[in-house]
Amino acid sequence: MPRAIFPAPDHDHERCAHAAIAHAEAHCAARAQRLTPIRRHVLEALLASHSPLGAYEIIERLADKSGRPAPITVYRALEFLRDNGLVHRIESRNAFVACVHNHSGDDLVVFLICERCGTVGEGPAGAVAEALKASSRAAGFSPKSPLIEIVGVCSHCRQR
Amino acid sequence: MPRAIFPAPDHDHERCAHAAIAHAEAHCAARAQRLTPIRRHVLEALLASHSPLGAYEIIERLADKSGRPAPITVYRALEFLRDNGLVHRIESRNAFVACVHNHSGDDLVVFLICERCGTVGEGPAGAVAEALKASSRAAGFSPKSPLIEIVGVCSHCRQR
DNA sequence: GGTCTTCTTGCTGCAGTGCAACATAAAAGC
DNA sequence: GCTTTTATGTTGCACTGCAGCAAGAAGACC
Repeated sequence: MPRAIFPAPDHDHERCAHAAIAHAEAHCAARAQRLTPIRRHVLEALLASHSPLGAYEIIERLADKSGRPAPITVYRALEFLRDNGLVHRIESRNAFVACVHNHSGDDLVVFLICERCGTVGEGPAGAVAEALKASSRAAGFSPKSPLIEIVGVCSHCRQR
Repeated sequence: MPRAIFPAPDHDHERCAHAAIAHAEAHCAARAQRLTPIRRHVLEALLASHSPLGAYEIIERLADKSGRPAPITVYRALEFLRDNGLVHRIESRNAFVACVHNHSGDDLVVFLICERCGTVGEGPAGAVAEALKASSRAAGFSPKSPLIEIVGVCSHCRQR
């Protein structure tokens, strides 16, 4: 697992979010997928922070823009974004975060969830993934999509 | 991760379940905790298989015994059982499984979820856990309770 | 342009999840 | 017995997530 998984609270988030949007546009264009206004709005809402948002929180934040969307609308947008690897679901919280790492779809990702500030860091877990796959295969199990979520305290919160 | 994580479909489940109940009784007695009828019923419902059950499925299965319990009743029993390490929650499914490994509370556990038969295998993940902790600490993160759930195909289902 | 197909969104409704707040009953401690 | 703690029952509600159908928008093709 590499260095700067965890976004510093004072990082240039403006740029960070714009880069993610740009990446999403490019990604969708390349696949002939449509990044419609609703989908973009949902992604933007998630990109407003690195904390996971519940579906109904997203609805809340979109309520201003173009009228309050129905839950199903947001869920469909989320489904699209997840299918395209632009958004991840944090299972242990029933919530979603924007992906800012443009990793390839199949990579195992580890989510580090700070219990204080709520920020979610995301990083590849190469060695861990391999160990995990190897040992689960040893148990006769064919792993498909490992899910790893760790709750703890991030470096920035610990310094206080 | 060790050998027989995954319960064979033809294992002596009767004995398996009884052992778990006996362990639960001993465990509660040792801690002066009360394994009340409701709690026991919930545990028994979960022990009826190695597949996770949703809270409302549990309600369904308890409906006969002593009248249909209210959701909150089941949730409270589940909370008790989880606090005592007798039941685990499968986050990715919003469901619960009985623990049959009487491991100590803090051990990292890996859940192997078979997408065909639904059985959940559970095993300690010593090496993986250490790798995970080490590398997340390297990212400045103080991990508390890693959660690992892997969907795949179990050895018994693959043989078909 | 017109038509057809496909994709997206809107709408209604509903089942499952999870718990707060308060009232009551049961067990444990003295 | 009485008090305190602990467990259960009841009501109610907010959140999660999606099915099924209808309407609209975008692309493809002639």
